[in-house]
Amino acid sequence: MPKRSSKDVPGQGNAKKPKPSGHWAMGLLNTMKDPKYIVKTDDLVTVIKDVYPKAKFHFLVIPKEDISNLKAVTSKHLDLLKHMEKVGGEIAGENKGSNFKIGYHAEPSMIRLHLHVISDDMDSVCLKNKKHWNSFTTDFFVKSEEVIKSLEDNGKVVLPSKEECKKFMETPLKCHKCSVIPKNMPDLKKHILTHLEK
DNA sequence: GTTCTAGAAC
DNA sequence: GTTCTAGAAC
Repeated sequence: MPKRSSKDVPGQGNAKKPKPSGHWAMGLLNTMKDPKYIVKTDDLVTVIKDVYPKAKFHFLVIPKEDISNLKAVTSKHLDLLKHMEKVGGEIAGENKGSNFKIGYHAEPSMIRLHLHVISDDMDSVCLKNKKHWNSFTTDFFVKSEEVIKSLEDNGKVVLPSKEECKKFMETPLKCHKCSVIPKNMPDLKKHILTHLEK
């Protein structure tokens, strides 16, 4: 039996309703139109800077086609996903001196498929809590190449379950570059500075 | 996604 | 008393 949510509206069957355009989950669609954040575009994608970057460099490659998330991705999108990864690799290549990770969040908060292209320093004032950290340093972060492989092998994108995602987010803090276990977020943020190039 | 803040942790 | 985390936001 499905759990009843406080958002359920009696007598309306609780069909999926589109979110109002002012809702925070629609934020990416607005940012895509803001020249201040647009890095580049082509026929298929828009590349923007993340409004709240979680590292020194943090870009998002977003398809112009209205694809809400990975669950809506099918084999017909294979070429698009390959193109997104290629564009992401190009953006990364334009910022030599940093190593990049290119992938998707298993359970994104924002509407519209978006590929993260993020430098691995994780040094940013916007990275504030455990959820931020674990969303990029555990398997909650699914590499683009794995998403593409999954689509090729299975005809759809196989993702971690809701329970697995919850476990990823509850993973104790750990440095992504060494074996250090920080005691809390401020400690972790200080520690990662020791891995920066001098 | 972020902001705010109560109460836990120190 | 201050720092830090984690859950609500109508």
